[in-house]
Amino acid sequence: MRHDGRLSRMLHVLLHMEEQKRPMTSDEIAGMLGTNPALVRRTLAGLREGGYVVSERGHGGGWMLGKPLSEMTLRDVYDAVGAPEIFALGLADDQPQCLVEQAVNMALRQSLDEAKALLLRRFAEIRVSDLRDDFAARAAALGIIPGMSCADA
Amino acid sequence: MRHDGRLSRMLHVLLHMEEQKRPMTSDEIAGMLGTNPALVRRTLAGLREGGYVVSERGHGGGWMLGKPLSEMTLRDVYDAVGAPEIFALGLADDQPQCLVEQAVNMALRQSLDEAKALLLRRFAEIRVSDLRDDFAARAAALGIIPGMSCADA
DNA sequence: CCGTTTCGTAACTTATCAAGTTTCAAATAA
DNA sequence: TTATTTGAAACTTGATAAGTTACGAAACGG
Repeated sequence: MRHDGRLSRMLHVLLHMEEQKRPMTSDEIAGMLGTNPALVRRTLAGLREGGYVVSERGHGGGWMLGKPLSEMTLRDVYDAVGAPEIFALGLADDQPQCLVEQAVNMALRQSLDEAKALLLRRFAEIRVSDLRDDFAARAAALGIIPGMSCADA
Repeated sequence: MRHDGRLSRMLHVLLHMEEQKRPMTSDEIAGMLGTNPALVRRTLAGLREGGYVVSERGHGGGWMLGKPLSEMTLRDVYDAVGAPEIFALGLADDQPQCLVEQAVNMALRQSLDEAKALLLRRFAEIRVSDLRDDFAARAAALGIIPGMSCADA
């Protein structure tokens, strides 16, 4: 099955965005993610609606944080990118009136719902700034000076 | 993302299989699932390897349980259908050497792993026969006589 | 033996949707 | 006005479970 990498990618972008004082263009970000600017704009649009980033058009424009990383949880970002389907496992719906299928789906749904609740609870506990802190700690342990660049733009 | 309905479907099949004394043909099962026999054979092949079902060729052949439903857990069936990918959420791997991406993925992976562990633990706790029992209880509550047919073949 | 049933399996097509792409209009600043 | 940059629509691509087609092999009945 195909994977949905929007949450992962947007977190990556947010962390890099924090270091930059100036706005980052969709082009720069696309280069960072190995993709193209239209996709970046499409995905960041969701974050803009939540106020997590702001965008400006024209010369000198681009994307900047709309609030501190300490005020966003992974859950917030997950919701902002459209709360994508979490599971690749699905329930059959071939025979909706079949009591057997209903029993199977009910049991599976219960387990899946528990797992989903746990996951979203964890996401809600983690601030995006925690990732930055973890990163900084690991970088320090490796003896790496700050400036956490990618194969940056 | 596409859903993987193999676990759900095979549980459905196993429960129906228990009621039948005679072998069920791939054709019958396909009719029950609203699909075709080749797909049924392909998917049941995994269950056969685990000994959960047995197949016989030729006239009067088909598929039958290889062991009682009380000796199979949802986890067993999940593994038997190939332990499909559980999550639709994926981790980016565009910049594997980027410490930021690593920090993001590490955090996401930890939460996903916890959720996966919980799910598989639940699956391991539920016997396939429990589903049949739940079903029977619900059917009784609804005043339905046994014989838990689908839009059966 | 022969014909029918049924599984075994390989090879191919389809459906789905995030990802990727192309393109142009609109807005902003120099 | 010209270059830059987002906004957004419309389209193609890629991955893969599902679905399909086809045929060989095995088992049984007559």
